[in-house]
Amino acid sequence: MPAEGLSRDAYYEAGLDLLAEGGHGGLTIAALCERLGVTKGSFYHHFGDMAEYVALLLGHWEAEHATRLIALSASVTDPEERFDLLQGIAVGLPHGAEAAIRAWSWNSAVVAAAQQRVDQARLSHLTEAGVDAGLEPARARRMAKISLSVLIGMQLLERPARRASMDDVFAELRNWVVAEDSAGRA
Amino acid sequence: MPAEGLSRDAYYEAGLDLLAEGGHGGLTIAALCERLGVTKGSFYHHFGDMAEYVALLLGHWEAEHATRLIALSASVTDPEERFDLLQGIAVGLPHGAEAAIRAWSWNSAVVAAAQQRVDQARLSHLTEAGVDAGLEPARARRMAKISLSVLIGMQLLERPARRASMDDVFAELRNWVVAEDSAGRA
DNA sequence: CTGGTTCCATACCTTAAGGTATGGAACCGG
DNA sequence: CCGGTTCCATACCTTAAGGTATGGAACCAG
Repeated sequence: MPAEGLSRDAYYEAGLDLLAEGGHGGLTIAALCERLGVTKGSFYHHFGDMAEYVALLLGHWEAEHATRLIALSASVTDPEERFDLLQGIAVGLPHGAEAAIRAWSWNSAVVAAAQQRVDQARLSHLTEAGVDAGLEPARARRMAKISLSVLIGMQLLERPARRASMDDVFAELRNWVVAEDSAGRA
Repeated sequence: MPAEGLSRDAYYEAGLDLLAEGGHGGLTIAALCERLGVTKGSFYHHFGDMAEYVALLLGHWEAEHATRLIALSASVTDPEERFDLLQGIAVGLPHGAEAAIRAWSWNSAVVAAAQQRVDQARLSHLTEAGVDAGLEPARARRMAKISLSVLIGMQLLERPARRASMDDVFAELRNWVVAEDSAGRA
């Protein structure tokens, strides 16, 4: 083992911080290095170029942050509990980088691809949850789209996201889903 | 009247086109001038600098595109008709610059301010519509947030926005609102 | 203590985008 | 036909950001 300097993970977390604070415009090599107390020599030692770093950063985000709660809620069958977890996806993310990445995806093809992978994973999971709860597949998919859209929309509608306001909206939505779910099973 | 060259409106419409195609990263002075068949000399003749142009562009967008359907639906009282109009806000916009501007607002304070003005106008109008339809104010506001969030979320969830898919989701949502509305009046 | 490797600083290059300065063509009023 | 204004082309400057080349300090293996 050689001398321990910075790890790649340090660059990932710093990158997510920068995204949360200044959007994708704030994510520059200079800003990264300044935050980590190093110069560009360090960055280009760990990564070939910016494109490679971005790809790895997105992979880190997908694995460590975006899909964690999805996997967590896979074992939950109660509709209300599931909605609490969905709520957690919205308000419990670290750094608030989620919304910044979504905005960024409008300007970058690779970011859009990563974002779409995450969205599709969440969408299929929500759909499956609805089906398990007794909804017919087509309706379950529409409901999943609505739920996910509300999550995304609330993230972008209020910045920073107000916890109380989000709780209100999600409570309203949950009541609806549960009611529809009961009607579907009746 | 002097010799007629380009108008400012031409720069605005070209700017919205560029936003729709390449996001805010595609909106550059060089791209604008290339699209209009002129050089930078023309741009700096009509506008002092980029910041001034952006401010005017946003004003043009607010006045000509964002708030038009809001004013239009102000006279409609039937909940279902109103939802059709809301749907029109989502899918009937020219250029698809709406979503690009929303993404852009994450990186620019002035854009965020303009976006927020539009959002607040839509939100208050939707809330008022719900109250007129018989909902209690607090619930009407939550419903308005949900509706607007779905609109925003669907815009960003599917790119380009698929008309059929959006219709499905909005139909589902409309049924819900109408049902809640009837329940509220019962 | 010597050679190699890791990790990073320094200095420089290149490109893209905003911005400026100036001149010229067209057009119009007088 | 003449002076002024409008409208824009050309050329150049400046800055910020990505990228490169090189050297040096620290550290470990042998």
